Amino acid sequence: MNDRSAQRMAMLQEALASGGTLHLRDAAELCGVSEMTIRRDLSTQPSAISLLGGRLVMASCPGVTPVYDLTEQQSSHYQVKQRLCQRAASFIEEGDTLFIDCGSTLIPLLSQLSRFHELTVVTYALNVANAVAALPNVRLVLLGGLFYASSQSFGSDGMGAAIERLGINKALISAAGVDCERGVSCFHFHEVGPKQAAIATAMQRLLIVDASKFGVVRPAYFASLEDFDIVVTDDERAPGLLERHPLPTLSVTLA
Amino acid sequence: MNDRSAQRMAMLQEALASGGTLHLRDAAELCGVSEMTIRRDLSTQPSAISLLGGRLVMASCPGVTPVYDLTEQQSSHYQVKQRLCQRAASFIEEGDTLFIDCGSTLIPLLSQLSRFHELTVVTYALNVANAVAALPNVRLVLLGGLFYASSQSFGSDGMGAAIERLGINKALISAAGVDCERGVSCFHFHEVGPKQAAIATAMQRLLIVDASKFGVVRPAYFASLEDFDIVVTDDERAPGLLERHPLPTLSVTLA
DNA sequence: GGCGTAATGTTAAAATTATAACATTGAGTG
DNA sequence: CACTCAATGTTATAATTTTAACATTACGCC
Repeated sequence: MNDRSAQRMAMLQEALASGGTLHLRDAAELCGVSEMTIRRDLSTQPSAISLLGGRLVMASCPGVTPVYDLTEQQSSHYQVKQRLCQRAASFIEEGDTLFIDCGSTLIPLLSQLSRFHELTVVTYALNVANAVAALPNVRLVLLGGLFYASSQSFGSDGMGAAIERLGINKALISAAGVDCERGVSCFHFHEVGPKQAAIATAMQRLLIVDASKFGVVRPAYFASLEDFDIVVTDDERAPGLLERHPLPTLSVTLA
Repeated sequence: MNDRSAQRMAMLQEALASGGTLHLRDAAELCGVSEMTIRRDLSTQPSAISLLGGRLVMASCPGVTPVYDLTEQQSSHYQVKQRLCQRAASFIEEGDTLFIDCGSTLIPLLSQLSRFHELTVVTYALNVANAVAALPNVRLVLLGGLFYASSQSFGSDGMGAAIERLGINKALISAAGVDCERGVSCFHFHEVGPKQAAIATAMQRLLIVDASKFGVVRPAYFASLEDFDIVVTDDERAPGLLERHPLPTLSVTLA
């Protein structure tokens, strides 16, 4: 980790900032060093730039880890979330207006929306908006405001009211913590307004959480379990959930 | 362009939707075909997926052409825009609250914002928001609404009013057409409201346009040249501009 | 100035990926 | 049922990228 090395990385970072790729050959020329040096820089210094088949690429998309391998991802929590979302998607119907919550849980759901003819998605999360923007069949409504990087979402005073003015059919909510007695919680306070508004206005309310969230409490409560019509989760041992909330008041769906 | 081929592409698109890369080997296995077939699919069908050193990658970032080569880009209009933005950036000061217009013109500007200590960026464009979201030193305010894919931006009734409630320092506006007599125009009508509001409320108004826009008229007029304090452009022959608007009423800056 | 070390450059071999040519399969048609 | 053609698979070869080992340069220090 050299001083010049860092300088070169910064230079390349800037060159790649607006997206695209840069051939190792060109990168070397740009910095006035050999290709080997660029290689060493990249392998030595931790950065958002990675080398893919002789080309430098950067994940300029926020909320997305640089360039990771999907196969790795599938081994961690990704498969669980994908299963949850598959199940959650089965509740979606043609023409629905969906509220999609922020976080990473519901991201795999979005690619499944392409099989519908017409949908509307309402969200306040940048990563959700990005995924939906790529779908030509889905109308996207993004609720803006001040950006909170930690949750890749926006917050503003009037957001709750704005949500309630929309005709939201189904609210798909995720959470960072679910406690059967204390309720459902998330990390950030600015998420409380939109979540509650969506729950209040939607005709059907789904909570999508993987089993690791059960028994966990986070700083901001935003609902109790009874507020949801359907809970989609992946572990039948979700502690005490079925016993406390027998069907049909609360339908628990195991993905 | 086969039916099955399209199906495979959709499958891969889905797998890559949440970002990341997929090895050609894994993609072939996933689809149950040979690697060669995947290769052929990718080269035959137009899609957002591209093959980079044996790995499939997708530009999940909207507003960004799949995976293009920076060297190509630099040869076309990219260098011009980069120069324009460099010049435009010289007007930015520490602590500014900037309104950044939609379009591709101002994208190269955003990577230059990292050298400031503290800034606020107000925008209604998704691609701008994505670029800014990656900058830890810039506060981001996104004005939401219904998404218009063609301009990667949002539109809503109240947006103009919302903009005027913000303390915007400098408005950086781009345009699709500039005619010295008829005024400044853009393609989409939903852009008119935010642009006009930003011009109305900002303390300093910059128009950033490359020379190819001069003498061109687009469907939606939103301002006249006199509304701007500074015009940043790249061609001194920008027809009749200097003659009609001598300094200091309108300062024309050549990048 | 001579020495030592870190950074960089060069080269050759190994691994991987891309391309092209040809073989095989398989569904539709007369 | 044989024929045809498009789709897919296989193989060999070419091009490229990656890795490792070693040569060179540059800079600080005694």
